[in-house]
Amino acid sequence: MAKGAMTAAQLALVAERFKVLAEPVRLQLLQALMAGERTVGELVEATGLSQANVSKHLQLLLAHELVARRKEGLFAYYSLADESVFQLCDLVCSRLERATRERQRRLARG
Amino acid sequence: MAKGAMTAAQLALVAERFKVLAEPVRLQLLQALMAGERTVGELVEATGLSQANVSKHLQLLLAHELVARRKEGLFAYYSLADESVFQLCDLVCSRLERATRERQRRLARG
DNA sequence: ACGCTATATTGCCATGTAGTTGATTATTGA
DNA sequence: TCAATAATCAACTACATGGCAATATAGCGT
Repeated sequence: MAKGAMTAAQLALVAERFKVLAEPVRLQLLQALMAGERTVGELVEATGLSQANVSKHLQLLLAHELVARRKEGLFAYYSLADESVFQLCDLVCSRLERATRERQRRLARG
Repeated sequence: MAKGAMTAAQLALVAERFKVLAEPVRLQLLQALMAGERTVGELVEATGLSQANVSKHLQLLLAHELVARRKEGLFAYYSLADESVFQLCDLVCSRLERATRERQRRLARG
């Protein structure tokens, strides 16, 4: 990665990737896949979302190569295709936790 | 970070953070601040965006504590308040580059 | 061929938000 | 106090997209 400036095109690509991840439902699906590959039906059951909704989100994740698809008979098995997603989540999560801690500390002091 | 499952609330927070970053203009503003604090006017000039537009995006970044604000006379000086953003961008960027490389290699082979 | 099941797709509606324009609030200097 | 500049706010339009309902597609068994 260039330490200096990213081009507008690069920024657009990065923003696009962030946008894919900026949806709780999609994060939920990715998380559900952490345990291994799952069929659409299993993901529907795991998340409580409608089948059409799950399918649509999976299409988007697939288009961005965040998941992979394997068809077998009637079933479509989805699996993770990009482990880096969880590094991103961890980074955000730990940063949010730190912010919360500091907010509380500030509150405690006055 | 918990290795296991994140709660729905945690996922929502993480998704919200991603959403803030899922806008090229905001990434551009953050990048412009890498060199040091800047006034709104300077950011307007650096980005070519309208002043109102820049100001609105800065408000959002400020609300999410990605930037800090210092008022001095007529000017409002904005600066970075969360360096982790660039770690996120770097992760995404390197992942995208790798994907592009692999795509090209696949294309070359057939 | 037919029905049955799993998945995908399409059309629609509601919501969210980026961007513009115009008004409004500070702050400085004359 | 008045004018000029910097920044924010408010109202609006245009567009993208999440979710639902209904329909379509595809593979299996009979």
